[in-house]
Amino acid sequence: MAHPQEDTLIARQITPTPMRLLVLEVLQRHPAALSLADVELLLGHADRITVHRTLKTFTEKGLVHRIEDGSGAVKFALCEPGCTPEHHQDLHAHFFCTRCRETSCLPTVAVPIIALPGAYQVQETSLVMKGLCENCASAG
Amino acid sequence: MAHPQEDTLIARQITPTPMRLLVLEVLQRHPAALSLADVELLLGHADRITVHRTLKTFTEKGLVHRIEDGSGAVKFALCEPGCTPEHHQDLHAHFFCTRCRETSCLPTVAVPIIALPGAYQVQETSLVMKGLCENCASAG
DNA sequence: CGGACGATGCAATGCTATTGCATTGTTTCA
DNA sequence: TGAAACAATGCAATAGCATTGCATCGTCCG
Repeated sequence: MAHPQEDTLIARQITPTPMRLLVLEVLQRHPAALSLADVELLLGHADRITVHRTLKTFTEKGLVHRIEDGSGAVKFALCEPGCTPEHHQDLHAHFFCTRCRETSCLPTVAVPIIALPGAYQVQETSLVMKGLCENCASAG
Repeated sequence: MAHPQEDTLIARQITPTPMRLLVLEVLQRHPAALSLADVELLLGHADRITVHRTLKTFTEKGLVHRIEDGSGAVKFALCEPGCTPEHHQDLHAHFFCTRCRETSCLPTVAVPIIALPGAYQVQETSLVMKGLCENCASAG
């Protein structure tokens, strides 16, 4: 098969299209989480709205997850194979570098499971750390 | 003294003004974290920009802290007495209710201190949980 | 062939945050 | 007292991201 990514999409019940394959490729190629504008740029000059809807579809199908890192723009990163839209496996923390403004996944840092008092019903927990990433910290 | 809030402002090196006293009062009266629009509404019809700058000043002086709960709008809540702009004491988690869209502080839930591998330098950690708050959970 | 459906792309809009600039109000000092 | 100096306020305008409406295109299927 020319495009191994097709299987990835089909496995998530996402109809493969050229656009979607391109977006998926970009996400796979970049370790850091990407914003809508990032993807748009990396794709050359794809239509912003189409990319937006592509990422929305990916999110709804459990292929990527949204990260709100406080930079103002939502970032997206690929999920692990076992994730579903409702239940994300291996919920990990994220790191936002205040210098280069890159957001990276910290797969080794699990989000703690915290019991809340009373009738609270927790659906999702996000743990975002801010500071200097390895590159920027060593660059001074 | 007619306005006990004045002392609070002065202790933070914030010049007391009627506007600032009003904003402080609103923040003190409401347990949940408030967005800019919330404060604007609760104040009657104060100028949005002035409220924005008031909250910015409060944040810089360590009187309130910003909470990015993923709702799209930044929320603000009062700090504990010991907080400074650089070092917030008692860093606690926050809870965002997906039903009533209210964000509340969880003073009893401390943000875990996590050691990161390599050269990472952590400046700030935020822990936001989403789900149903006590009101909405019991309301079905 | 032709309808149905999904994907795409342009245009337009909404919402939040933010800056510029003029005005007001208050403090300070001669 | 009066005027300069400074901070706070408020209106207007702008920027940036997200989102919706609608028309078009392409493909799948009867």
